[in-house]
Amino acid sequence: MSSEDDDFEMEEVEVPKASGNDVLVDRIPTNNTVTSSANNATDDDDDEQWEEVDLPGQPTTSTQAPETGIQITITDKSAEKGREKDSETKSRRAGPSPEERAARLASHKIHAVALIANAKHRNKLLNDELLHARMLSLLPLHYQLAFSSLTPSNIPDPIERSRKFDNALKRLIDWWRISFEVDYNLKTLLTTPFADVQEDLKKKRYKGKGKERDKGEMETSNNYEVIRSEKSLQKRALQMRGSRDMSAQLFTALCRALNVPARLVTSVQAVPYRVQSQTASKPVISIDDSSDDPDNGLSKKEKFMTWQQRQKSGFKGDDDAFIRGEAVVANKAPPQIKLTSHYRKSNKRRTNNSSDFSTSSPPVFWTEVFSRPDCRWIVVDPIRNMIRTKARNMMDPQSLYKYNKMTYVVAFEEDGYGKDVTPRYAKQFATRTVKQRPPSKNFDWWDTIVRKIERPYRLARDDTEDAELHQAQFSEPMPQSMQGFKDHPVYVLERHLKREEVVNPPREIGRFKGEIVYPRANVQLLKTSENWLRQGRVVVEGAQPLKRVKQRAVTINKRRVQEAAALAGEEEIMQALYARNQTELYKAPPVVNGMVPKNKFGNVDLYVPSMLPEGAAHLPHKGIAKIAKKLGVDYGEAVTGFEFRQRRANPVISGIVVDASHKDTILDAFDEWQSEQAEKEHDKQLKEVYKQWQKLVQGLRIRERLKEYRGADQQPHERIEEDSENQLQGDSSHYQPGIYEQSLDTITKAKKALPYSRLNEAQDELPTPNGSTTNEGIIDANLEEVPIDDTDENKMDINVPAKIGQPVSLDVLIEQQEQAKQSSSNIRVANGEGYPTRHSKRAREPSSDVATPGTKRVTRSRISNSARDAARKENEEAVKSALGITDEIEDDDDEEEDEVVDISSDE
DNA sequence: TTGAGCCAGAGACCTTTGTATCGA
DNA sequence: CTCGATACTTTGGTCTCTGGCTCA
Repeated sequence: MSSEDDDFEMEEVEVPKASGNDVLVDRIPTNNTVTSSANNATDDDDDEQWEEVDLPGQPTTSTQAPETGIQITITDKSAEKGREKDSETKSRRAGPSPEERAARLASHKIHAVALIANAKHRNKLLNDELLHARMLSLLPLHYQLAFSSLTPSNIPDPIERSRKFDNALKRLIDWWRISFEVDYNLKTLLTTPFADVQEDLKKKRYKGKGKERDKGEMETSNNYEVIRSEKSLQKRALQMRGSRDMSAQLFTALCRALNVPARLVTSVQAVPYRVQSQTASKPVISIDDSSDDPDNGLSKKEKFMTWQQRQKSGFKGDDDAFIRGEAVVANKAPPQIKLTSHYRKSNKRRTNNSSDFSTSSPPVFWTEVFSRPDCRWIVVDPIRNMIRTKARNMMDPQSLYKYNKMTYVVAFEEDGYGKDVTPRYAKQFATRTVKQRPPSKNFDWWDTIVRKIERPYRLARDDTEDAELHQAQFSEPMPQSMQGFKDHPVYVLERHLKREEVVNPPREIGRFKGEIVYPRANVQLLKTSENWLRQGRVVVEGAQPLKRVKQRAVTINKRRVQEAAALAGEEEIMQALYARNQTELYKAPPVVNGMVPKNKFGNVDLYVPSMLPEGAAHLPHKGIAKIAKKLGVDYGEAVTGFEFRQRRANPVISGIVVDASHKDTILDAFDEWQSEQAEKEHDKQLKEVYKQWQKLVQGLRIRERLKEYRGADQQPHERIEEDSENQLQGDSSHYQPGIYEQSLDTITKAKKALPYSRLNEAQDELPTPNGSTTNEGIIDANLEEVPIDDTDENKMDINVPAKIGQPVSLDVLIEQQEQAKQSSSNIRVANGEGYPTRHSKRAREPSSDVATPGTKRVTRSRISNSARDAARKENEEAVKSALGITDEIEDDDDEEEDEVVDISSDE
């Protein structure tokens, strides 16, 4: 990945200025405009602008003051400056934002997984038979024979066999080192700082749109070793030339070709999720120093040349030095790293830092060869002429290698399964390496990844290796720094103990800077006696607290007590803490004579099931206390926890605790009560449904009538009378269920979808059962009088929506109405198969005549004078709520003369 | 160059038993 | 009259972690 980034950076140098401005715009999140000065700026100026604009969380300093660099402003430049300075100082103190933290973490994880997937895939390619064949064809025969002759039948003595295996391997490595030419111009998989990745991503996004794209890809392929298939590998194998990564990969393939089990091992170079401090902040100061640029411009060239020369001339030298066992790190120490520098700088810097990855430095890919005679894995790095059984110091890069960090090391075997072998290679696994990984609170992310790549079954050699790896973790020396002790899995210092932790027993196992080092295993977690009770445990009598801490006053009550104590001049209230082994299981007092023992609050503590008193039963149902009370059974409400509101702890009551003998009685009564409640609820809902439908239909009728009043300049009351008569007559005789439902549904939808002003148009388009009538009549005929049944007889088993705007089966409503009519022994004759009755004049009779006892009838207000006012009011509400009309049609619902006058006067 | 130590900011975590009012 | 639902208020203090910064 990093190498790809490099390529993009290389390309970026040549981007014309105009395009540079596009980038600038693209990179600025705050919609600011770019002044023309940016256009006139030199390349270096451009670079400087870029680096200070918007890398989130990237530390900046006041030396980046806008005088020279920032070209972005809207109106008030000084204000802009001030704002930026503020945010700079703020962000410097505050560190990265939560969003950036999350982004960093996600980037780290995704990158790590992607690199592992890449290694897994590459490992698979290394099994290619043709590749094996080609590599064997290059290898002189006697090397092959050296391995193939190592059979137990040929050499019975395992020690001798082991020795010969080692020798064969050494010779093979020698041959490889001489034969394979490592091309250091080809990039390898090193890590990249987060800020650089962000920059690269932005560049890439920009390039995707620009014309430079093709060129970018070209350059990528020039500098980056693109392996598309086995064939690419075969090609490299025949050339015996490639990157250092390729060397390790092909060597692994060669071992496999020789029938020697070999693993492809990789140190996963994921982008770090932490902000890299210090190194990140210091160079920034120098970046804006104008004297820095010419200097850099020179040194860039020089350093690059040096590197090339070194590469040409120095390869053998390095190699020889390593054969002699000399380290040649010194002259390859990376220069001051400027994480925040712009593209050209970072490019140059990285070019330099690729020297991090010279022959002397630890690789990112290497090989593990399984020695059958020894039954163990041997670490092999042919480039550095290295064969080891323990390779801690050889593979874990020194901290000065900024772009090679050992955090995860994964080894892939021939069968494609991987294994986490980090403990074998990390110099300070527990002290440092583990801490570089994302912290695992609830679940260990890395564990889940490892489980996904691991072999689902185990081989004998796995056990041996696991034991070795486990041992490696504990054979690690004691940390050499204070930080190292923090969160160390084996050691602990008293200063790092948490508030509720104590070392017990305090066995001293060493000293660090005068402080006693204790084993982490002896650290105990303490709790107050109250907290132990929440766990269902009580402190045994006479136990001495292992620690005392200041009491926390969270609730108002506690606070008051503390304040009172402070006023009285008493000492601070301390809380005693106890260890688990100072507690025992809480045993609640048993139930005696059906009486449940309660605490001082009159309820039963039941934080865990084990706290249930003997002979008692817990009935965790809401509302069951009422039943128990009715039955006269002694009970206590069960407190299962607390919730905190307004600085108060409120007990969470879940049901009751009763004598176990009463359990069934209470439960039966509770069931009965519940079904009663359900029925009540159902009835209530039904009522609501009818009410809503009533409102809707009435509202629609009124609307329709209103439309007619307004539409034609006629005597409105006459029209309506006639129309409704006709409609009622005609429609019910032509009722077609499907169409009716559809119509109603459509009205409902139309009402929802259209504002008041457009509703009339919409209704004109509604389908009608026959061309001459409107829907109003139909609906009215069916629904004008809807009985609401308070008795239990007419229950609907369907789930009727209680809100306007949801479709409902009209059939059901009709049926319901029908039943009501029949049960009322009225002369409303059902029209055959339960289809709607025709009711014309009868519907205008006072409702009291029609309604059965226990049945409420909601009617239109075209009724007796006495009922008129009430009905009128109700209809007004219905209209308003159903149609959202508030003013102009308030009095439209009646058909008496005075009402007509009202309307006409309104208009 | 590295790490200790301090500081600041931010987030996690701990805490662990009311009352007045209104409406059904 | 009783019972249940709801509003009230709005929030703290400490610990822990992270990162900046200085200094040895």
